[in-house]
Amino acid sequence: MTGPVAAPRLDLAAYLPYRLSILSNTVSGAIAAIYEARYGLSVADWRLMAVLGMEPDRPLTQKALCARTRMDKVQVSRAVKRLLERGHIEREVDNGDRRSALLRLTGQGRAVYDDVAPATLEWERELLSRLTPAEAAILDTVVARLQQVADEMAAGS
Amino acid sequence: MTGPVAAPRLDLAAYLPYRLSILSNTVSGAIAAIYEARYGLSVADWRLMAVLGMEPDRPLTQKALCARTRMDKVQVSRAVKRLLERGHIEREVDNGDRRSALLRLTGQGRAVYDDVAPATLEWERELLSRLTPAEAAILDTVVARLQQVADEMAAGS
DNA sequence: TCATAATAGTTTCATTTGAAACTAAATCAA
DNA sequence: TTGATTTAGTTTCAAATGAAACTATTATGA
Repeated sequence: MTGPVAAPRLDLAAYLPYRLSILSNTVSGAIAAIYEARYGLSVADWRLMAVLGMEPDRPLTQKALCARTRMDKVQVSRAVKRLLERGHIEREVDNGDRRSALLRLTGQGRAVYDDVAPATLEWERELLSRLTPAEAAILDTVVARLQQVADEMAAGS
Repeated sequence: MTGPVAAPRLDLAAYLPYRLSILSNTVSGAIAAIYEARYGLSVADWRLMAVLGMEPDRPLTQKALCARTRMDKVQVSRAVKRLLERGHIEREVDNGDRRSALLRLTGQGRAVYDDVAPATLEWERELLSRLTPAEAAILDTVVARLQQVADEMAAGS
């Protein structure tokens, strides 16, 4: 009983990859405004701080930061440099491997983190509060599955 | 019967804005690979072509392209320059307003469009095929609602 | 052990980007 | 009219970015 399907046309406004891109930019931009305005942090800067702030007792190397943020080593190197200059993080040479150093938030960095992190979480909470719990749950599942599939497809499967 | 809610902690891997950003980058990157490899087009280039290809009989000004792609006028100006150089689009001064010109795909540009557009649509179709119809439908609704809310929140409501 | 390769992170250099200044045409107001 | 303002699009210049080369250290292997 299914009739002929309309030939698909490319309509940007309806095209999921485009819509995701716009949505992600809108959301990231709004949140970035919080920490840019308050502390002059870039997205890269804040990502490192977010990861370092998560487990205060586990200092991380730049390599570990690359893995957790999906940033490349040049971006990480530059963000680390900025954060060191501003006193938000500190570095201690890793005695096991003297090429790397372990990075952690300073007291000052933690104060920034403790100010910004709740604000970003509140933004997310507010955003999600406009969905029904069922929608939010499905969104969570679907984003996870899309990421998995997109990774496979990007890898060329 | 609901107990105390765990204090929210910022965990990037679970944080929706971050996940959206990674997902969007993965998807956009994979699709961009199609037209970059085949025709050396950037994301900005392709976005303009996608819009111009949609309604072949309605040539558009750069201003209209800005509105439809959410790109700013400098990005558009540069992409237009590249596309003109490569012969993918052509320009005709608008007699009604001689500051602007109307842009449309050339025959060659249309050939590129007709090659790339189906490939990008197929990518989207393949991605969505991994979701149940119900999930896909909710995704559609939820992305639309999130965009609306994010726009409001970004505007500062 | 000594030479080779691999790894962590940095620097360099060319390209891209963005904000602000600019040009040219159109609109408004007196 | 004509002078001031707005708008469409471009250019300029400084800052951000990315790829490749580089430094320093560690691992491998003959």
